[in-house]
Amino acid sequence: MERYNFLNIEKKWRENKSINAVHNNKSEKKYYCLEMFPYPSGKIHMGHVRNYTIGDVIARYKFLNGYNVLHPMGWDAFGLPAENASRLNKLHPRKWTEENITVMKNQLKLLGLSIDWDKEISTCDKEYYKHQQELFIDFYNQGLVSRKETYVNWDPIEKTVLANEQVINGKGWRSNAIVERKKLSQWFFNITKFSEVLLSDLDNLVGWPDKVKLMQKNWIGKSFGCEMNFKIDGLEKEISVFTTRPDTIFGASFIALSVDHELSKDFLKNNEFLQFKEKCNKTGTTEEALANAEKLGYNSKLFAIHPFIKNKKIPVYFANFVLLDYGKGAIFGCPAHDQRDFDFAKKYDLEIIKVVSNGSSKDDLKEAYTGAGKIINSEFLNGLDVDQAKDKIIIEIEKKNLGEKKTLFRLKDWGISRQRYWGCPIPMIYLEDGSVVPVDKSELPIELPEDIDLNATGNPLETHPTWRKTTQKSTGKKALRETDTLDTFVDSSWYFLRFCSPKHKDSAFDEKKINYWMPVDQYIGGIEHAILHLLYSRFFTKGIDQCYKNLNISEPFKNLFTQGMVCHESYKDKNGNWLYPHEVEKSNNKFFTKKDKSEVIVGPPESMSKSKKNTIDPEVMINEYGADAIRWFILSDSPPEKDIQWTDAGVASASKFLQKIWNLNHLIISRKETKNNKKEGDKFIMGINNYVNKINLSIDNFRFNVSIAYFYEIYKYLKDSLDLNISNSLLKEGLEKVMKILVPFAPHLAYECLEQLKCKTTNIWPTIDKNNILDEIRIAVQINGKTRDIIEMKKDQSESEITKFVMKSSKAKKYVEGNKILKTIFVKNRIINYITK
RNA sequence: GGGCAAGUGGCGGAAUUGGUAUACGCGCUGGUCUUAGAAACCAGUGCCGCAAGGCUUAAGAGUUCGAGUCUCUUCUUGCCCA
Repeated sequence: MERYNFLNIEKKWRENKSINAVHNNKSEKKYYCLEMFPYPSGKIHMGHVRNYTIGDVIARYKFLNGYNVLHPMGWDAFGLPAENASRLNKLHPRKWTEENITVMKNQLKLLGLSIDWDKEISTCDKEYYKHQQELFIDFYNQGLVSRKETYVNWDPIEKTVLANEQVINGKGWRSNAIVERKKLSQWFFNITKFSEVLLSDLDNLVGWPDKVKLMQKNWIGKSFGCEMNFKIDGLEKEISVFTTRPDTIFGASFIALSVDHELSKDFLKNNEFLQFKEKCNKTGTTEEALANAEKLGYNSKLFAIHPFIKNKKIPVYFANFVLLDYGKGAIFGCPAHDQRDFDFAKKYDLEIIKVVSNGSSKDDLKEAYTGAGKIINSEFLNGLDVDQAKDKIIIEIEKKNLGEKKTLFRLKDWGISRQRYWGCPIPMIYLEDGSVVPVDKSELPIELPEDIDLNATGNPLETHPTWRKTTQKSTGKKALRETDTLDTFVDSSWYFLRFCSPKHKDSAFDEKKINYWMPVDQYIGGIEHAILHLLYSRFFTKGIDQCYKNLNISEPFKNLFTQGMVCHESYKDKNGNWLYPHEVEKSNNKFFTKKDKSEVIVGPPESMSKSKKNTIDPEVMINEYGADAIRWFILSDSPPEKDIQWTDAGVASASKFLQKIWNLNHLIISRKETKNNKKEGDKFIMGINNYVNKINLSIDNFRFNVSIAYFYEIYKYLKDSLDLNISNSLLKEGLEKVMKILVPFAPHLAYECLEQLKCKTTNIWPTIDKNNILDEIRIAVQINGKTRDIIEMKKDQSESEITKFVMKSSKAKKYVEGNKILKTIFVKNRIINYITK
């Protein structure tokens, strides 16, 4: 007998298209299985292997069960790394990206994935981004796009805008210059128009993990509060503040304004203020940076009049921790019950008045008290709980016309302008009269120029000699193009729609196809996209639904699965340099370098990353063990939602087991026909059916590690059956069922075995009669809740039959003898429990 | 600081959702085969105990005939938000 030659056999089945394209069932039942498409960074990594293997199991399983399956793949191909690589290698971003796609596509094919490559798309392809520009204009016409001034991270040396990840410890990643905040006019999607529905529709997503829904809910961050106005002493102006804690109004001891607040205009000639403002601009833009920064203020010398306490005036400050885009850019500070206000008050020696009782009689606080309690020191609010006080004070505020109740969302509009070359151009033009309008749709796509120099400073689209210059089609007026490109999150916010009709020319998609395929039945990807990508995709789906009257879509992903990461130990030599796993060897439970045999320091398993060199190259592994073994291992060792640790021993054992299956298949095929004992034969088939049922359940529940464990049991079961009086043709019948359910996990091996078994119905999942499942049951016999014996019985035996058996021939008998049975608890097919005295 | 998960052998993990705790794999131990090693195959493997038996799901309490699973307290770890 030959050893299983995975190289030849995997190649053979890889080239068999009828096996690998799972899309062509002529069925009414559709199933859209989608994994998050990759960024073409160079090579696939183990995270991809895990993601796409999980997806492939589902896609194949549904196909074999008769569904019409859509299982496409594409490339999230715009993005910053292409520009960086291009600067290093003098390779055009397009060229670099296309080369990476070629490499990665071949690697994915090695894995034996049932992907319909005819539907491949790439977001940097003008046939894709043309339609994205159309959608942008559609959104613009629907009022879902706006232009606003916001702050960006500005690198003063590179003279460029930096992405958040390019700011390291407040400095530019290349120039090392201190990053400044600079105001730029930018494009936004008005995602906040959908805040309410994005929040409430989460309740309909029953197929999403609660964890992800909760993260989205917190991100959208709906809160109630109120807006209220403070009069300024001696001025005709008012300050409108927003607060979620109106109940603490009697503890207000100052007003804090953003440096960009309207009132700041009166201070623009004041040098001290300008210096303060500049200082504020040097603290980062993230909420976290603001929270951690030292609280700084500039005293305006103005006083606001407290609306509820007679003759009380409180100072007005400009402060670095108040942002213009949150609420109104103004707050009242209640130091006793907000930590930031507390820090600020301590620094500037402001009053700290307790208005919520923390149970302690002492008046001085070491930190702000933000918990629940009864209201004190607050006139008509005294004695109320926080929530009651909120309701009451808002009524008072509205009665006195000081302000009104407001719902506030934490969610902000989505800034989509990027000052980058390698992205989708925004199809807007600037006319000489200052107006900004969309280009005519007939001019799309607005293509990226190819002749650019990424080593020059500034944005290549802006510095390009001719690209900007254009005319408005309808009027012939001179115009300049927008030089910002779209955030790459836009590209991935609708690709799942394009997959439904990837070659459709006239518009972004064929509406009939969308109505057939959408929503995605199963979406699979990493938890790191739990918030932004998924939220943006939900927004886009709702936006598109609003633009296209014939469409009926509201949520993109019916079921969501987030898989865990692939981890590996990390290794360092004695000098502290990271080492790749293939540079070290194990001996006596210690690790040494292969080079000079010096001892290696082993770090704990962590997510694979290039910087720590704890990566394993999937292609190397596939060449060594075969794709089936890699798939097998990555499914077997941990539940798919948890992190998995890559181990050599694990892959080796996967490979050995597949070899055993091959051997067993060969053994059964080459055996002579034997006589069949009907009783044993029937029982054998029932046992196989039992396992088919278990595999069905474990796949349905995404318990692939459990599926794999069952295959080990099935192997043992088949092997033990060889010694029974079961005819070989019946064994083959059972084996055939096993090979069919093996297909989603190890497709190459399973199809080869099925071919050798001369199976005629390869692509049909075995159906099982629920009445034809093994009916021998093990029942636990308990005395006073302690298990004393386990008895094998036929299914569905009654309490009295079991008791008869127990009292006659069970080990448990002796625990009952001489005692009275007071009560019996009986659960059919599971347990019988005698309560004795 | 707030929110959410999770904690089961030497390790990865299973447990039909309140009903046989430790499936399956790795590792380890012994054996068969072999000149030897590897591979393969067979057997064993939670802890205490010669055994009968007792104990065991981070720790402690509670509900229950029965708790890994439910409730409370504590500890630890991870993730998200700040």
